[in-house]
Amino acid sequence: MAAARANNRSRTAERILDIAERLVQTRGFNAFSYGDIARELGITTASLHYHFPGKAELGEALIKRYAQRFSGALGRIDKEMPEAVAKLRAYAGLYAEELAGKRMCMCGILAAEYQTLPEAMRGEVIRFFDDHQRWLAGVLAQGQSQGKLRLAGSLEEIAEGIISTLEGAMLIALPYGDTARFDSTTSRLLAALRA
Amino acid sequence: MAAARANNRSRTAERILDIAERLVQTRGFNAFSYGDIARELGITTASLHYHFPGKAELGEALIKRYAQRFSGALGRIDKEMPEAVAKLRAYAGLYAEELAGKRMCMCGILAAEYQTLPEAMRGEVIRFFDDHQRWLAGVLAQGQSQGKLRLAGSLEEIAEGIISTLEGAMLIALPYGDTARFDSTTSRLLAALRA
DNA sequence: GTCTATAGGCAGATAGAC
DNA sequence: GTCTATCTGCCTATAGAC
Repeated sequence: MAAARANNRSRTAERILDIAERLVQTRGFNAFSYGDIARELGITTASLHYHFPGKAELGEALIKRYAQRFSGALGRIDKEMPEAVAKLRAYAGLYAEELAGKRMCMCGILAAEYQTLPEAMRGEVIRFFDDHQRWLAGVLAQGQSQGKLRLAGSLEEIAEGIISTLEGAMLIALPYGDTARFDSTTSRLLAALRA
Repeated sequence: MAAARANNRSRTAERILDIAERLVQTRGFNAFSYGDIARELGITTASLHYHFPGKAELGEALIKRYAQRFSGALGRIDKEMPEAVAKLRAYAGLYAEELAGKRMCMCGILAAEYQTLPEAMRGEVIRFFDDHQRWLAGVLAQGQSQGKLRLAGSLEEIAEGIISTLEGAMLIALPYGDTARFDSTTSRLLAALRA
C-alpha cells in the first residue's frame, strides 16, 4: 500500500502526518504529544499549530488520510483480482503489512480510545469500519455467486465478523510482537469461509 | 462474575481499584489520572499514593485482580458445566457482560497501549492471555474427545483465534455502542467450531 | 489514613516578531 | 513558515502535619 498524495497539503504537513501516524498506531492517540512530533521533525510545537490548529484537527486529518489510503488499496484489489478468495487474502494482507511494522490498525487503536476522542474523530472511525464492511459484503456476495465461498446468513454480519477477527488478531499480536499469531488466525478465518 | 475479595487490602484500596478499573476499561490506562479517581472517591491524590505508591503499581494491582476474578469464573465454569460447547458459550458470556457495561476487556485495551505500559504491567497482560489460551485449549480438547467439536489443526492456535475474535468483536462494538455486533460474531464463531 | 502545601514537568495552545 | 516567549492547566509525586 504505497503513499498516494493528491492533497494541497504542504510537504511539512505530510511529514507531520507521517510521524503522527506512526505514533498513533504504536502508542495510541492519547499517548503522544505535539512535543513528540516537534522533536522528531526538528521544529517547535508552535510551528505545528500553524499546520494543524489543534490535536483534534490533526487527528481528523490523520484518519481521513489513512482511510483514503485504504480506499485506494481496496480499489486496486478490485481491479487486479478477479477472485473473491484472493481479494479477502489481499485484504488481510493489508493489515499484515501494518503489523510487520509493529503497527496496529489506526482505527482499531482509536476504537479502544473511542470514549476519549474528539467528536470529529469519532465520526471518521465509524465511517472507516462502515466502508470496509460494505466492501467486504460485496466481495462475499461475489464469492458466493462464483461458488467460491460457502456462507450462511447475513453477508453484513459475516463482514463484521471478518473485521472483528482481523482487528482482534492484530490487537493480540501486539503484546507478543508476533506476526505468526495474526497469520494463523487469518488463514483459519479464510479457510472457514471457503466452499 | 461476582466480586471475590480475599486480599489483605483495605476497603479504600478496593474502592480505588473499582474506580480505576472502570476508568481503564472505558478510557484506557493513559487516559485517566490519579485526579480522576481522587475526585470520584472524595479524597486527595496524596492519599491515593498512600494506597498505591504510583500509577504503575496501581496498574499492576489492577490487572492482577482482574485476572484473578477471571480465573475464578473459569473455575466455576469448569465445575458447573460438563459440556465443552456450553463452556465456550459461558466464556464468551463473560466478555458480553463487560460489554453490557460499556467496558472493553481490560487486557484487550492494555494490549492496544502495550508499548506505553510500565514493564510490570506488560508481563501481567501476557500472562492473562497465556492463561486463557491454555484454558481454552483444554476445553477444546475435551469437546473434541466428547465428539461435540469438529476441529482441524493445533488446539493452541484455535484457542488463540477464539481470543482474538472475542477481543476484536468487543473492540469494534465499542464505537458502535452495539452489543448485537459482539453477539452475532460470537454465535458465528461457536457455530463454526461445533461438530 | 488523610490532609495541606508544594514541587517539577509536560500538556495543548496563543501572541507576536522575524 | 518558523521562531521565542509565555500562559494555564494538569500530571505524578513527595514532605510533613494531623
